[in-house]
Amino acid sequence: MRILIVEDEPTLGNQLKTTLEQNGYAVDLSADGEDGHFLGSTEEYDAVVLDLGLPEIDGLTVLGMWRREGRNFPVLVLTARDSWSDKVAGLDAGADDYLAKPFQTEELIARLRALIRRATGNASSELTAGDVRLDTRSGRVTLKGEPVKLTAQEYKLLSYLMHHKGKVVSRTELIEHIYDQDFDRDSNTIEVFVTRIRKKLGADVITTIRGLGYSLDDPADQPRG
Amino acid sequence: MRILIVEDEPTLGNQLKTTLEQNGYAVDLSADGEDGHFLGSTEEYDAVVLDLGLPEIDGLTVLGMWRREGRNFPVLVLTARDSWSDKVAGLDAGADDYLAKPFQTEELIARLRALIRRATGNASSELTAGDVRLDTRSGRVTLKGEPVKLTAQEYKLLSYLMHHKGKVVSRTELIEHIYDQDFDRDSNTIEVFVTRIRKKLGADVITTIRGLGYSLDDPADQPRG
DNA sequence: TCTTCGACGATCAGGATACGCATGTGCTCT
DNA sequence: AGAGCACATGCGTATCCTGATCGTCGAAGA
Repeated sequence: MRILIVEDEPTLGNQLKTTLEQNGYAVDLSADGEDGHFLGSTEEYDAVVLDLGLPEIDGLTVLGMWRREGRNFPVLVLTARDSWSDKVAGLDAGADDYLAKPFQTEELIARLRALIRRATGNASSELTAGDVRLDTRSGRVTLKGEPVKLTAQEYKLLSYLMHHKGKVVSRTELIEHIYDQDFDRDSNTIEVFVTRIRKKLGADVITTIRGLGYSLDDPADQPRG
Repeated sequence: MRILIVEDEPTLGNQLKTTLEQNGYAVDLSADGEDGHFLGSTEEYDAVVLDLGLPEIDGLTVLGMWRREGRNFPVLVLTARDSWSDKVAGLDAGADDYLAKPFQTEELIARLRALIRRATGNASSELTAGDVRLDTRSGRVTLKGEPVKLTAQEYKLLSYLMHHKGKVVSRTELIEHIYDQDFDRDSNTIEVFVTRIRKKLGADVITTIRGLGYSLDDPADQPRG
């Protein structure tokens, strides 16, 4: 985990840097807003500790610039000011947390832990196979980046296959997982939807294994022969 | 957005509930740890306000139980105690933010906004999708710069969709996050409000995915995945 | 190796239906 | 009184299932 500290007061800055490094973080230290902004814009950080009272450029301005550039690493704001209106301004400017000086370094560490946990906790549940990409969180399917419109049943079928990528899935297994309890098993709906999916995503995404079922393979997983 | 308040002091609890409801949140109020834990485990909340000093079960214990159950809604912890060691304990137990009593309700609102903003992956308090712009701070909505008047429910619905831009949101998910606990889930209110919003903002802002739900897409996000 | 035949899978189209949309009505809270 | 809301009803249609037909694979025999 990599942290950027933007703090103009050398004593505090170096103390923070040392403490964070002892806690296993990689730390960059910047002493003014301009330099800090440049670092935050060009390097990859997991979190930023930002002092509001900076020379040259104000901390809130730097924060606003980052957010407008699309940088969305978690930012913890430090300030000597203690009025709640300043806190509100900071939070609304895009800060994720706030800490008033003076503070215990233990609290800073704990807050950083919480911020990073939250930022990385949103692991995107994306399934891919070849050019096909399925996002289970958003319920979206794309082919070579282009969004593809699937109906509910088509989506369910594809989703199950992608969750069991590389495995041969029998038709009864598909029926059991796509439909609820009572469903007439003597019908060819599965084949129908396989056909439709193939039409939308290409014939080669789903492989037929005669007498056994279907299988969805990722070309990337096949050590070609 | 739906909030759970766990606060044993009735005066403060009801005051918070009222204030949050006036700010457009659906709010459930629980007076003790056991009940609060049950609600947080079974219902869908976008954020939780948790008082540490509770009868029956301690707030930190409740928080720990939630996290062990895999519940990861943002939690804002309230406490009368002001020592930093308690803050650290709270944050390490899985809290996302901390507020010491007494506090300004404005600050609570601002912090909740920030928590929800981060939890849904949005860096700015201004949400945009195509020509539609929604400012969570002022509660204003504009279409091509022109202000649009939305009713409370219309705003809640649109706000939730914009917080989850690009994701397919089911009708039950919408109901769970827009209304509080006691609400008859068998009605078509969601469809009605979707219709109303489309009339005011244009038919193409909200896409229907049959059998799955609704989705709000930003044309600017379409090129490439 | 080639041919043939049976079995399984793929495809197509029509009807049934569940789904979502729009409008209307009365209730509730300002 | 008015606005906003929940809820009910009727309508149009996308989606789904069904059944029939067509296509394809593979084993077995010549």
